[in-house]
Amino acid sequence: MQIHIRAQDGVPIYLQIVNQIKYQVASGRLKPGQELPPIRNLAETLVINSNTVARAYRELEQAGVVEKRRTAGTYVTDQRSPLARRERQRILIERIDQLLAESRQMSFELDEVIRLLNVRHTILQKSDGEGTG
Amino acid sequence: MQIHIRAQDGVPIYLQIVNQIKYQVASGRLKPGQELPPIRNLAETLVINSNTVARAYRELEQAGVVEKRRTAGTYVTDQRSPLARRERQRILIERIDQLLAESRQMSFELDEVIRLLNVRHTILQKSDGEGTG
DNA sequence: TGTGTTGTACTAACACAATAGTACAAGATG
DNA sequence: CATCTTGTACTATTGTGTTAGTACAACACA
Repeated sequence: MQIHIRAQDGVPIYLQIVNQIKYQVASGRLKPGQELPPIRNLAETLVINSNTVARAYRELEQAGVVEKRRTAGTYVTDQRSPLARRERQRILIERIDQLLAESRQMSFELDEVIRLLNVRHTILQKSDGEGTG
Repeated sequence: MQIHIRAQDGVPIYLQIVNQIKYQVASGRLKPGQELPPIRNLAETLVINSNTVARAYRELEQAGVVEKRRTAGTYVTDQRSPLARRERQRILIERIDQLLAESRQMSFELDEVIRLLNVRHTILQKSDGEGTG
């Protein structure tokens, strides 16, 4: 499994791990049921403390991305399962509520928010595919 | 001007001030051109340090909600001005980009995000108007 | 031009989040 | 049952964000 840590980056190490694993699961590079490296291994590879990896795994479990089987390792959750989907939706709704609260504070109408959402989606998708094929 | 600070609340004092002033501007309770209390006054009223209020005002200026005229006080920006609108839109776009990035990580389609946005908007608006008339 | 009021700048104290160090608990495996 | 490997728990250290203390700079206004 490929993880890259940037010390300069203001983003906490454990979050960099979380994000990259999330991304790899979403993109299909990590598949359901696949085992993640043990905490100690990954920590050694990245030359960081085991506890930092442990924290990342804990967050990933909370987010429903992985499951831990106490002494038998950490595995990628099947994202297609209804339970996993429910969990992801719950998180998405939190974000959406935040966005709505903020746009209301800034006196934006729902229509405008949705319009911008479409615009940005198109733009981001375009600039996204350029490098990766 | 009415501001209420909760010490227990995990939210930093300066952010509580920012949020409440933003809200009062959005709701029309603070009108364009209206002068905010001087930093020292508000600090004394809330029994906090002047610097904390100064920081709140700085953030509000950054967000385009108020304008500071060096030694002449702090005033509510005219939100209807094109410049102010542009500024608010810039901030909204940042939030939207974050939401899109996250929903992509969680493998949600744009349609689903927009659908939930509509649903949550309806729900939040309903529970919102109940108390305020 | 002197005085008062405005926001600013710099530093310190404190709290908390992030990370590391180390010891522990529990199940797999022979 | 002994041992290895898994994740966990607790504590210490370090860095950063929040707040406070205090001194400063700039403009209004008499």
